Amino acid sequence: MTTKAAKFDTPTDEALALGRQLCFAVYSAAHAFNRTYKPMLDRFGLTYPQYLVLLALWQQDGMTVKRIGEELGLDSGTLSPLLKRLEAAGYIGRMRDPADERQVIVSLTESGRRLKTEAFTILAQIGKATGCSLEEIGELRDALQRLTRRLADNPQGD
Amino acid sequence: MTTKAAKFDTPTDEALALGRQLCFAVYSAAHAFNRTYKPMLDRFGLTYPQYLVLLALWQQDGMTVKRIGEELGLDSGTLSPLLKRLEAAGYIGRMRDPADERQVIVSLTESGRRLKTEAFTILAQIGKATGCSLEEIGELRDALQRLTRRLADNPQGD
DNA sequence: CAAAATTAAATTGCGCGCAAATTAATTTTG
DNA sequence: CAAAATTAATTTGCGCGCAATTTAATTTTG
Repeated sequence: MTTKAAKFDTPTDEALALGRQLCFAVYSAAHAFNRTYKPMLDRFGLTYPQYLVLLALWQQDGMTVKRIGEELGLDSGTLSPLLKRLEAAGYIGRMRDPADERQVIVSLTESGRRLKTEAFTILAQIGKATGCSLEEIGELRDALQRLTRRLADNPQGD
Repeated sequence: MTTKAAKFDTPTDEALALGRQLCFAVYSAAHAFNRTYKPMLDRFGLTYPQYLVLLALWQQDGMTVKRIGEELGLDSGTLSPLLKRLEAAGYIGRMRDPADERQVIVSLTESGRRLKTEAFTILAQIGKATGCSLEEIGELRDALQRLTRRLADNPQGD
């Protein structure tokens, strides 16, 4: 029906196919994770980014907004309203650092600390949903971390 | 200073560390891609999701909104306003399918088709920014596609 | 020490991303 | 064939995510 030469409209056209793009594979996987987490987090009235903040605080309570932002790669424009919602939900408290009133220190409430127990359950469910062995998960995660680092380091700008 | 047993507050505490989470690695990589694409797409007044729609249309012009949604994993609630903005920018046209007035057919304008040339340049820049070989990119992409499929297939719900 | 510069959060505005409700067209069925 | 069900797209509302601006506190410097 078509000749060999007519397979693609331009010589390298296939290179632009969605299925070939690493960025789209990452984009899709991020959405897939979000959708998998959603029903689990809905129970607790949490969104996925809010859950990430709690993960950070379970490791290290009492961080400033800036520090949390560095951990998650988010700025205060994203975190300020998100933290207010976490506070309204009763999982965290926020207070100005008396030693430097510019900073706001974020701390888990008793309710927020209690939630950590549930996180292990969620973790197990997610692990199961990925269908990956711990080894596979580790390798994929490390590869993505290397990729992220290289993309972030790139000074190419515009 | 600390005993062996006191290394972690609970036996499996380290499992919750952000750096250990595959989901967070994916989340961070998605943001890193977005930030890398942004200056390149800003030239053309495009956002990354808008660029994805164009990628889809360059492969197959004249799709319906629903079909585009299937390609990208997005619903009409996301696509409707996005497509209006692409239309306002002059890259696409939208018209009701005369054979089924429920459907809207999305087509590239001449300006939208012209943009395809630039996409090859962007692709090359991104490839460079990842610092990955074509082989590495392919492997990582395939691993992510398998992961996404398994997450999406999972019926676990709540 | 006071003015200028820097820093941390918060705020504003815009574009996703998704759930839920709405509108309009088509298909099913009774 | 008409009522009911289904389907496609739009709209509404909310929470990110980020750029840009604003506010307030601290640090630098002249």
